[in-house]
Amino acid sequence: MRRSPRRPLILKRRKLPFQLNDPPANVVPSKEPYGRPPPTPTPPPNGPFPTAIVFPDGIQVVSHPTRPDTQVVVIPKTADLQCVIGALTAKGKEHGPNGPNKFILLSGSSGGLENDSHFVHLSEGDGPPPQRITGGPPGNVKEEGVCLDIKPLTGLNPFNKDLDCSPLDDSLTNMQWLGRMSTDTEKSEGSKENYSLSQQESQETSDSMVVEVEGGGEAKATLSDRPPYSYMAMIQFAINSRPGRRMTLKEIYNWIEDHFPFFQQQTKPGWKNSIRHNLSLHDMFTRETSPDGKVSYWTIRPETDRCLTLDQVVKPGYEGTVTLVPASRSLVPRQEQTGMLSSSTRSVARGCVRRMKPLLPRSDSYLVPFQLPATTTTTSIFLPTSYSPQVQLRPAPQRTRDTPRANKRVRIAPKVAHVDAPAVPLHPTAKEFKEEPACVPLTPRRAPHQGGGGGSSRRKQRLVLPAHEEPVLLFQDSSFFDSGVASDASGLQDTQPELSFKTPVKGSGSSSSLLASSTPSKPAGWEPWKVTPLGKGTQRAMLDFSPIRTPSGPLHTPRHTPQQQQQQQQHLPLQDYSSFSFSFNGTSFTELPLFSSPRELLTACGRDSSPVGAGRSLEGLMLDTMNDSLSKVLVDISFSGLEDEDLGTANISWSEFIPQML
Amino acid sequence: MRRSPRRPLILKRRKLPFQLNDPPANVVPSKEPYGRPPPTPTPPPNGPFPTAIVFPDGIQVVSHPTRPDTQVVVIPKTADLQCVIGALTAKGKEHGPNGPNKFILLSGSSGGLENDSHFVHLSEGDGPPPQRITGGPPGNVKEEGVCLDIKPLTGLNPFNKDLDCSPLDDSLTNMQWLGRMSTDTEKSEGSKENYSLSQQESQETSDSMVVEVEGGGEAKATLSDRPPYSYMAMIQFAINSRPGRRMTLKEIYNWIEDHFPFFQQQTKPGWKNSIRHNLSLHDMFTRETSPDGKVSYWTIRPETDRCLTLDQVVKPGYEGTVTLVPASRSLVPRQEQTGMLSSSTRSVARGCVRRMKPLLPRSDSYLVPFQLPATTTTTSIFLPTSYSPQVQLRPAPQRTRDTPRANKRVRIAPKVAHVDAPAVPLHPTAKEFKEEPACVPLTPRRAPHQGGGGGSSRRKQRLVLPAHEEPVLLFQDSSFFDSGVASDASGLQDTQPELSFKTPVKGSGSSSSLLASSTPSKPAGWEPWKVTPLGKGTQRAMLDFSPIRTPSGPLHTPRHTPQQQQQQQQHLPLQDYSSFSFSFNGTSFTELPLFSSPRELLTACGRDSSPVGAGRSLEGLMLDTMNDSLSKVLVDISFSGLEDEDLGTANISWSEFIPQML
DNA sequence: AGTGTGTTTATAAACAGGGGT
DNA sequence: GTACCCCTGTTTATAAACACA
Ligand SMILES: [Mg+2]
Ligand SMILES: [Mg+2]
Repeated sequence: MRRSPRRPLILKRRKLPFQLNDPPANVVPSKEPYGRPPPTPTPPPNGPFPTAIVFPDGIQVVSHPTRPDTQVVVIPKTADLQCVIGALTAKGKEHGPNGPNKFILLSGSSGGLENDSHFVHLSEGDGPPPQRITGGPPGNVKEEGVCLDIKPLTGLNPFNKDLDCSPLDDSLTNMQWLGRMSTDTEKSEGSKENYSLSQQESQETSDSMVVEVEGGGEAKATLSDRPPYSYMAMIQFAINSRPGRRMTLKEIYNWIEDHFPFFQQQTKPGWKNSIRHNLSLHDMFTRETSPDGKVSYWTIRPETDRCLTLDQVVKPGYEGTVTLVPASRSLVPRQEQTGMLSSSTRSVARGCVRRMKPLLPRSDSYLVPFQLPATTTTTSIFLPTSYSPQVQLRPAPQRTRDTPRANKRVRIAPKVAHVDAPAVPLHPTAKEFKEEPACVPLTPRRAPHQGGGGGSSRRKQRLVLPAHEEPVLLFQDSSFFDSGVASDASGLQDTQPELSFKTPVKGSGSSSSLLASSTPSKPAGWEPWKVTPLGKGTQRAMLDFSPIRTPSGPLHTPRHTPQQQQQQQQHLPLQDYSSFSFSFNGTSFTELPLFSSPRELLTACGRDSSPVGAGRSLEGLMLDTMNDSLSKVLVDISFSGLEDEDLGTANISWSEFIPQML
Repeated sequence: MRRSPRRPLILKRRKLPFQLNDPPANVVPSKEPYGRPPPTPTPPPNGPFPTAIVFPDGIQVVSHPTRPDTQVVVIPKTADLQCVIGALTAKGKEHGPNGPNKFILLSGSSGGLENDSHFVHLSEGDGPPPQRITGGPPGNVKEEGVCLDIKPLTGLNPFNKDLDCSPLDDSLTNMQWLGRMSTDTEKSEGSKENYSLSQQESQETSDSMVVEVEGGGEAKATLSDRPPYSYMAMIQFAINSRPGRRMTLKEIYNWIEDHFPFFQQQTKPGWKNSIRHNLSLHDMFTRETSPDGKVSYWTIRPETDRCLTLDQVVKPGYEGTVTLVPASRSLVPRQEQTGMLSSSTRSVARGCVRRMKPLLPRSDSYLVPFQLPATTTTTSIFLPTSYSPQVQLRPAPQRTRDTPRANKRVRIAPKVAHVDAPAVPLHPTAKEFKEEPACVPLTPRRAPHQGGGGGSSRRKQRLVLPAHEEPVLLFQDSSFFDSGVASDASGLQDTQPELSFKTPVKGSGSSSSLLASSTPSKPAGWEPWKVTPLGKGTQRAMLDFSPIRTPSGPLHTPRHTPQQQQQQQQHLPLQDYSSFSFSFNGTSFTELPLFSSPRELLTACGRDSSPVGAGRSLEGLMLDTMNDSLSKVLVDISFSGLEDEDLGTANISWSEFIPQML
C-alpha cells in the first residue's frame, strides 16, 4: 500500500517500518479519499518477548529481545507501586552489577506491548560524583568538562572513577577514542586535504578499530544498517569531531561514511544530496572560507552549536555508530569517495541500484546525549562548567491536592547561546543568577505571546516558550514519558539541557550576564505579541532542567532554585539526588533527572538564522513530553552498587508518584 | 528517463518541461554513473517564430508566438547598435501606441532562439511622472504609495495619468480590482468564517469577474494550468490580499484555489500538505492566535513582509493569475473545498488520480512586480514613499577603460526591514544618507566576510553581502541579463528593489535612521567574520537599485549618489532618467531601471527567523544577475508617445554600452 | 476514531556557478 | 578557447511520519 519509495524517514517515533528497499511501486493510490492523507500503514508488531517472569500484581519482566543488558517490565495498570519497585529491585539485584540493569517500563494497559511503543530511555549516572570524561590528554582540557555518563552504567559503580573513560568494557559503546581528538589541534588545515583528512580521521578513530563488529548479539543491527540519526545530527557529529569544528563537504561525506558504513554501501548519491541540502537548509550550518579563499568549510554557528558529538549519543544497540573506519579505508587515499578518480573510473563502480533503506529505528531506546563541551576536541569552543548541560535531580514535589492535573511545575531552561570563545570566563559565582530574565533575552522571538489570552495550543514542535506570564511551566498528568521525552529513540530528537540551566523563574532578572553572549538584545522590528505561543495552553510537560551535578567536582550551579517563588514545593539540594532518582507526577513522571533526548539539540537551531533567533534556539529545550499516556516508558535503572540506599532514594520518588500513574 | 514523478518544480529558469502527468515510471536508472546526478533532460525547443522581419545587420523582428503586443528581436552579435535602435524605433512606431510595444531582445549568437532562453522582462514606465496606482479610495492612502507601472504600458502615455489605474485596457492584466481591497477593512474577521471568507474574497475579486478567460490567445495557458508561482509566493499573495494580512489555513487554501483553479482540480491533497509545509518551514510565516484562542491565523512577519500581492506579479501570459473566482464559487458556501463536507462526500469526489502538473513556466517573461505598499488593502502596513521600492535609473557611467571587466559598479540596497507601521515618517530629506553603513546594520549575519581575502565564490543563492570591504559591488561584463535578473520568468524568483535603497556605499553611516526600524542592533553572539561572503569574489552583476521616480510626484530619493565615492563615473540626477532609459555595461546591461524579479521578495525572508536576520533578509535584494552572457534579453520598451526624445534618451544609454555588448 | 492543522525529516530535482579536462 | 562534466551550494517540491486539538 505504500505508494512512494521516497517515503521520508522520520527519526521520531518510527513505526519500526523496517521495510527496506521496497521496489519503486508507485502504485497510483486511487483509493485515498480526497483531502485526506493516506493512512499510515500499521507496522507489524514487534516480536514477542521470549522469557517472562511474572511478579506480583501481574508485573512481568522479560528480557529485551535485542539488548542483553535490558529487561522489559510490563506493568499492569492495576499494579501496585511497591510491587513494581520490588520487582525492579529484585531484578536489579538478580544479576549483580554486571547483569541486566536497564529496564523498559511498559504499561500493560493496552494488552501487552504495542508495536508502536515509544520508549524513553533514561540513563542517569547514579554513583557519587559521576565520572568525567576528559578530552584526551589532560593538558588539553581547558575547563571542567561535564560529562554525564551515558554508558551501560557498568562504569558507574563507585570504583570506576577514572577520569578519562578510556577503557569502557562495552565494546559496542566504546568511547576510547573520545580523548583522541584533542591532540594535533588545527593540524594541517586547508592543506593537502586528502592527506590531512586521513590524518585527522585516523587520529579520531584509530582506537575504534578495536571494536569487534562481529561480536554483537543476534538481533542487533548490523554495521550496514542505517544509522538512527538525522542528517542534521550526523553533520553535527562530523563537524564537532574536528578540532577546528569545521569541515569541508568532502570531509563530511567521508566522516559519515566512515562512521556509518551504511552510506558507503549506497550506490546512489542521494544521501550526499541530502547532506548538502541539510547544510544549506539549516541556518545552523554556515560556510566559511579559508583565508586564501580556496576552501570552503562548513561550520556550526556558535550560537546554535551544542557541541554534539557522536560519542554523546552513542547507542549501544546500534553498532554502526561506534564503528570505525576499517584500516583499509581510513588510511588509504580516499579518492574513490571524494571523486578524485576520473569519471570513467567512477562510472564502472556503479552497480545495482538500491534505494536508501529507511532509517533504522533505534532498536529500543537510546541513551541520552549530553553536551560534553570540548571533551573530544581541543577546539577553542569550550564551555565552563557552569555552562555545561546539567540536569537537576529535583525531589518529588510535595504534591498538594489542589490542581487535579497539570500541577507539576517544571521549567525548561532557555537555551543559553553557547559561548564558544575560550575568552568566556567561568562563572563559578553563578549562584547570583536570577531566573526569569534569563529567558527573556533569549526569547526575543517566539516571545511570550502577550497578546490575546488563550492563544492556540498548537505548538511548534517541541518549542515551548517560557512565556513570561508563565515562566514556570506546568506538567500535565500522564503526559511526560509517552513518546515524549526521548520519543522512540529514533535518532536524536530530543531536547537536551544544554549549558547550565538558568531555569529562570519569573522574578528577578539578573541572569543576563551569561546570556549576554547569546542574544541579549531584542531585535528591532520583531513584535512578540500575537505570535502563537507554541505549546501554550496545552503544553503538558516540562522538564525541570537544572544544573546537573558536576561530574568530577562540586556542583557549579548553586543558584538553582527555580520554581520556589511560584511553587510551594521544597527544593532540595542537588546532592541529594546524585543517585538515581526520578519521580512521577500524577500519572506521569514529573520531575526527573530526565535528559531530554538530543533531538532539540539537533533541531532547535537548525533553521534559525539569527542570534536573536536564540529565541528560537530556545525551542531546542522544549521537550517532547506532551503525550497523554505513560503507557510506555523505558528507564535505565542503574544498580550501581546495588545499595539499598540508592534504591531507597529512587523509592522515595517512585512511591510518591507512581500510584497515581499506574 | 526521468525516474521520479515527484520531480520538484523549480520556479526559476524552468526549462519549459511541460511534461505533465508523466506516469510514475520509476525506472531504475542503472545507467547513471555513480556519484553523478542524472543529466537534465533537454526540453524541446520552442516553436519557431512565424513572421520575421529582417532589419539591417541581420536584426530580425518577429512576433511573439503568444503575446500579441510583444515582438522578439533577434540581434546578431555583429549587429550594430544603431541598427538595433533603428529597428526598435521602426517597430515601435510601426503600429502606433496601440501596437506591439514590447520587445524581447535575443542574442543571435547561438544560431537562433535557444530553447532554454531566459528572458528578462523589463517593464518600465517611461512617461513623465509615472502614474501611481493608489490603493482604492483616496482616503485610505496614508502615504505616497509608489507604484511602478508594470502594465502593457498603454497607460504610460503622458495623457494617462489617472491615479487609480482602474481602467487598464488589457484584460489579461487587469488590475481594476487593485483598489477594491481597501474598503471594508477588517471586516468580519474571525466570525462566520465561511461567510466572511466569501465576503472578503468576492470583495477582493469582484471586479475581476469581467476578465474574459476565453478571450486569450491560442497558445496561452489555460485557467487550469499550474500557476508559475511557488507555494511561498502564493501564500504571500493570499495573506497579503487580506486587509488584516492574516488568514487561516483554510482561507489560504480557498484563496489559492480561487485564484489558481489548477488546485481546484487536484484530486490529491498533496498541495495542501505543501502549503502547510511551507507555512511551517518558512519563518516568514508565523502563526497568531485570535484573542479567544480559538482561531489560528497565519501572518507574515512584518520584517519580512514585502507586501507582495498577486496583482504585483500578475503576468499577462498566465491567465490563471488574474482570474477570478467564478461566481458560482466565490459566492457559494465553500464546504466542498474547505472540508466541510463529510469524508464520505469527499470520497465520492475523488476520481482519477492525477499527479500535480509541474509548474508551468512563465510563457515567456513576466512583468516585474513591485511592492505596492498597501495599495490593495487598508492595512496599517504602509510604506512611506521613501521606503517604497524604487529603482534608480542611473545614467550610463563614463566607462573608463581601466578595468577590462567587472567595472560597472552597482550596488544592491540592503533590504531595509520593512517598517510596516505607518508611524514611520517619510524621509524626503534622504539625500543625506551615506551609503555603506546602511548596509552594515542590516547585515549582522552573512556579514562582510572580513576574514581571509578571497573567500569562496559560491553564493547563497541571490544573496550578496555588501561586504564592507567592498560596499560597492561591481558588475562583470556580460553578466547582467542572461537568466539573471528576471530569470526566465518562472515565478517570482527575483529580487525586488524594495523600500528605498539606501545604496549604502562605504563611507559615512547615517542611513541608520531608516534602518533602525529593521534591525538596528547587531545580535550578540553572531560573529560576522569567517562567514563565507556569498557572491563575493565572483559576484558578477549588481543592480544599482536606486530610488525610482516617484510615480505621481517628484522623486523622493534625491540622496542617491551611490558609487560616486569609489567610482569615477558621473552620477546624473535621477530626473534625467525618468523616461525609458537603460544602458549596457560592456556586453551587458549594466545600469538599468531594472526591476529585479520578485523572486527575492518571496524567498529572501522565507527561512529567516530573526529581525537581526535582516542580514539575511538582505538576501532578498540580491539579484539574479550573475550570468555570463547577454544572449537573451527581454525588454519591454514603451513608446509611450513615440516621441523621439524618449527614444533619444534611451539612445544615449544604449549607444554607450551596447557596442561592447553586441 | 477520524479529521484538520502543524512541525519535521527525507528525498529528488532544478539550477547556478566554479573548476577541471 | 570552448564545451562538457563534475562538484558544491541553494531552493523548491513532494511525500510522509507524527503530534495534537
Ligand atoms: Mg546553512
Ligand atoms: Mg513558519
